[in-house]
Amino acid sequence: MNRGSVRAMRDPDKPQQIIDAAVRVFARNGFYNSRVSDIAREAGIASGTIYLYFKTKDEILVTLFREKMAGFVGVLRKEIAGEPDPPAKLRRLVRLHFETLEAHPDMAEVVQVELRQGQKFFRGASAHEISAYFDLIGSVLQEGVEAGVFRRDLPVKVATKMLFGAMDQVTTSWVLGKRGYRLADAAEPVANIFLKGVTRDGI
Amino acid sequence: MNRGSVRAMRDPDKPQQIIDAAVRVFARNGFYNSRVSDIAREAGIASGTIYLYFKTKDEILVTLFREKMAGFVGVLRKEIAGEPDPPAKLRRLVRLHFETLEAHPDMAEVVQVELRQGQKFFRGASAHEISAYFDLIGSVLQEGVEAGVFRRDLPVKVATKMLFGAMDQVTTSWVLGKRGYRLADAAEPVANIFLKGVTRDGI
Amino acid sequence: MNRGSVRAMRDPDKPQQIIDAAVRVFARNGFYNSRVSDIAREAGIASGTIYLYFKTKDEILVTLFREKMAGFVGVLRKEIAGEPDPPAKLRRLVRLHFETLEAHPDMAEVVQVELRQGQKFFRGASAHEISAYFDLIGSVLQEGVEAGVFRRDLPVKVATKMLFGAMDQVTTSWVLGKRGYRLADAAEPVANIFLKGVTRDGI
Amino acid sequence: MNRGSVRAMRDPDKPQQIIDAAVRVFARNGFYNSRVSDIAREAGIASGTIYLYFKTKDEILVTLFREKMAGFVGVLRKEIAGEPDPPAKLRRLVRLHFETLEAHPDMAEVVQVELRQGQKFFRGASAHEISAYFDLIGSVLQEGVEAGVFRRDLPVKVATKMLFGAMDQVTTSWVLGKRGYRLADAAEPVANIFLKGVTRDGI
DNA sequence: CATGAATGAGTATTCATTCAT
DNA sequence: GATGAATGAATACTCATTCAT
Repeated sequence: MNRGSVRAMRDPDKPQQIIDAAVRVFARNGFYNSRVSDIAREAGIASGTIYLYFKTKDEILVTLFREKMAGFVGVLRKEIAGEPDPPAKLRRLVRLHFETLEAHPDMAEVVQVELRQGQKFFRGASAHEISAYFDLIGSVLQEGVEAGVFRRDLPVKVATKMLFGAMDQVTTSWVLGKRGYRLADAAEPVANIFLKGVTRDGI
Repeated sequence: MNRGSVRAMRDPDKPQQIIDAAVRVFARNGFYNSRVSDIAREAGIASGTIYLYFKTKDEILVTLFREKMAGFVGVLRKEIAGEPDPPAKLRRLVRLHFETLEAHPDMAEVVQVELRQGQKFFRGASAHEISAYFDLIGSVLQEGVEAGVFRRDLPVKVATKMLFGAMDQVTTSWVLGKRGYRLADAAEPVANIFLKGVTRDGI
Repeated sequence: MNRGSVRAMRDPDKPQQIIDAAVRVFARNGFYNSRVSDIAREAGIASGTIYLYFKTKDEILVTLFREKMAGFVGVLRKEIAGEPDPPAKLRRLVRLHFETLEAHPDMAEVVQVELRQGQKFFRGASAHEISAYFDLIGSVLQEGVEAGVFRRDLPVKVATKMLFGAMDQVTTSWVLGKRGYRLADAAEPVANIFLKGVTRDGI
Repeated sequence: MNRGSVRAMRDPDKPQQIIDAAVRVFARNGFYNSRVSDIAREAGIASGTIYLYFKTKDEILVTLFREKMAGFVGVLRKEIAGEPDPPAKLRRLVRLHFETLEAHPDMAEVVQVELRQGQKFFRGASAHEISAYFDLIGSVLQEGVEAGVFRRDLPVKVATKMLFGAMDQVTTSWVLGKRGYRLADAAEPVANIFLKGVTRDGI
């Protein structure tokens, strides 16, 4: 009698399997050049089955991004909480950003290259998850400003975008360069330059 | 000015008209959600006419990007040459980057959002134009290192990517935020933070 | 029974239904003036379904021809085997040729008129099936020569082409003449003239 | 004379140039796989010029066929008139048929393979020219019957089609076999077999 | 729930034909 | 007349989505 809003989802692993398959397929071919049937084959299920869990192909990408991004930001937030001061937090954040994407190159491909698929995704659906990451960075910067360790007049919003953009581009180059070196090695230089850029003079 | 695939070209303005129309259409709908007939209508010509000047729809985007990017980098290169020292060059470059994209918001839409459409563009066709921009930034940084104004041990490549990514992200946010403020206003803060980050201590 | 390009084939009747529909459509409009959607409508299926069973429109025609021709030659071969001597075999072959095409006028239209569509078919794909028919006729003639019933110096290859051409043209005229008489009635005169032409003097 | 309402035809050679170019182009690619622009290029004129002389692409083919066929039949008619008796006329006709097509292989390609392009041509437009050839053959056969040299009960119509079909197929095989031998060598065997087949017993 | 055959809307590209020069 | 750039109708093929089994 009770079916709630869930139509049917006997197997709670299926959606995850589908998303994981989709990450791999999108990383290989891009979103617009991937077929739903490709994802199904990669997941080892029938293509019709996908539609028991996702309403459209777009929804797969949006869900995928939300989930991955939420998990990513969640981990970062928890990890940097243990750091003693804003600079340390930022260093840890940068390092984790690179380490995580290096450990999950498929994910990096998708985030870096594919999630730019036009307004459809950056605007709208995934805006919330992106801004959560921006908020995380921004709050650390703000904390540093208030603690007097970062420039008092630091334009926090701009600086936030700068750091995100800097990490993003370093990762993109790494992805496009076929990952021929250790991405994590970029963590220290990136953190150094950025921190030097935002730190209050005299410190 | 290489246009190998063109069979005939009585009207030398047509390709430009088509590209300009394509910029507007792609900015509105994205590449994959734009039809060739949309571009034709925007350009005020028949869709078949497009194929007198471009072999495929893809070629329109690639050509568009190459042309715009080459012009962009060319202007930047010339402008910053007149500046006295690397920091001034960098400030000018950042300012021009933002001013140019602010003056051509359709172009910004395309460059920021649409041209990231997967491997097709960053890899392959447009790689050369992108790297020309990276080379320009990198050469200024290198010059500054050699002049002793930037950190002697500055990792130039990483710093190059950081600056590009920072500007890119600030622009993207501006585009996605529906351009509700002056992008050029971001030039000074971005330049300040970055320059502070790379400048040799004690200067 | 080779159908390499088929991805799925739950319904083993579909390809046959499609071919049968194609015969009717091609007979009406010709190959180049028939749309794939016409075939689909005639077969009572969606046009996309055709592509589950055939890779291209061309493949439909080639498959159609191969199948029909192979069946045709197979029947002829079996039937004439029961005849006592080469002349009787030839008479039977001529009669069956006409009777079969008269019973399947759509097929006759396609074979006589459409399958001549240039190099694509006579050369290439269907060459093997055509030559099987030529081989059948040629072997009967050769047998007759060796049995002394046909001219010792009979140019078998030329005679083979002549008989095929003669039957073919009689059938074509019948098809183009909108089939206003019994094609099978032509069997005896054709066989008589040809046999008289190849039979050894003094018999 | 074939364009009653001649709008303008300053250059009376143009139509012929176009037809000659069309023969070569159709022979190479087939009618449906030839572009009007191909014919124009082959003729060394602009494609628009073709439409000053022909209303449609189809009309080129129809005109081409009519002209070539009329010339062909005209020559045959004149040549065989000089022969003393029906068998000699037939031998001469067969020989000329093969010699002419061997001397004009492009024409042979077109007539043999391309003019079968469906009902459009055999029915309708070119029917008259074809039947002129049939009439020529038929009249010789009829003459022979009346002269008592051919079988008194010879089914002239069927025999006519048989001879045409036989010559046609021998030529087709030669064309498809890439013309690796002398077509004219087939004249004597073909004439021998056919004449033996239709000649009155006892002669 | 799962399947995958069937559906049919959607689109890049071609090319016969036109017409301004 | 001649040109050939421009036109836009026409169509094979793809693939997200559905639904009978």
